[in-house]
Amino acid sequence: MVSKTLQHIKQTREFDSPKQELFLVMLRLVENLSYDLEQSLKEKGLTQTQYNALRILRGAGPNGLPSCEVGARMVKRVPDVTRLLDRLEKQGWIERERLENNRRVVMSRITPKGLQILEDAQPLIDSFHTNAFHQLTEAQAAEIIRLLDMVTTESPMPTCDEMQDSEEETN
Amino acid sequence: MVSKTLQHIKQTREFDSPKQELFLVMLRLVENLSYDLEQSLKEKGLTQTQYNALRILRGAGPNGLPSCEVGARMVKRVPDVTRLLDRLEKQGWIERERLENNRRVVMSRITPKGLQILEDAQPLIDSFHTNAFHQLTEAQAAEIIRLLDMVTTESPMPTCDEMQDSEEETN
DNA sequence: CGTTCTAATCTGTTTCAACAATTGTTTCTT
DNA sequence: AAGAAACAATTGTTGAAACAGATTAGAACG
Repeated sequence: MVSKTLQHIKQTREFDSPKQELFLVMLRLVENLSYDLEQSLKEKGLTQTQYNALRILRGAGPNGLPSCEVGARMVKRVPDVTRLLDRLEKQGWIERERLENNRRVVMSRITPKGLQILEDAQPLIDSFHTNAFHQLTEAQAAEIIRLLDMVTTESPMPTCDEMQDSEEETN
Repeated sequence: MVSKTLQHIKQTREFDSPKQELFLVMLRLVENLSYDLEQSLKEKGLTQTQYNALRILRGAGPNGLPSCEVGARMVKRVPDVTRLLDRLEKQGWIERERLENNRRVVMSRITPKGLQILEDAQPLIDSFHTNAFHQLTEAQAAEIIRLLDMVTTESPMPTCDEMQDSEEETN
């Protein structure tokens, strides 16, 4: 079997195993979809990483989250949370404050301006999601999730003692 | 439904649609697997991008390929093929030569040293592939491929008039 | 032929990713 | 209570990603 997904990169030989092909198919698909999303978000001056961080902070509510906790919740591993938050703060999308009772941690909170940029980006996200996977039925999507859910990967994420937090929301 | 894959990023709320969740699950999984592969390849001084380019050039055979064709076959879009090939040449893994009959194109060929580094990396690749998706049966992997194959994305890759080439092989 | 257009590569520049090491703070241990 | 260990965040530095523009060569067309 050779998937259509791989034909345009001239990959036509047989694979040793379906699993090798699966990795390539997923890699290719995710790269393409991520590129589309990235291009969409760029209209609003957002990167995928920044968007992810803002979503996390919106979900965290008014208490905000410590930097390490933001890092731990990111979909993609980020080796430098500080400067990621720097950029968000520079845009006025978040604000930061060092905790009084534990001066090691810096809490980040999303600002009204940050909430606004997420609102502005929502139509782009919606249109992305209706485009991506539009060839699949919901049942098929659910079936893929069920199968992929068997694949557990221990994440390379940093651990972070979670402090208090209110709601959940991520990407 | 909330997949296990997403629980450790504190994503516990219900999704609007399975497709949104599917995107996140795939994104997360590919990021984790790519990270593992990247760490493995680092032992040999290779990046995933460089490895991909070398595989392409090995598959192309002794004639080599023009830069734009390498760019077109990459799994991930690369906006600067020139400097990617620069780095490979600097390591002695490829050699380049400007075509006589069309002095616009520069052909890149893999060198014996380049073939050797691919040989050296093979055990790492093998061990990666046996680890990744080891929880799935081959039939399940094939089923996911079949479903994902319905999702066609028009690639953001540059087009390149393919010249002669001998064999096929990619990542 | 000279002009214009397109193709393939290269170069310049800015920003971000990645890794290592450091600082400041708290906790543990005895 | 003092020293060691652990934690959270920051800083320094290097390399590569990303994008725009320039360069060079060939094709097309009158």
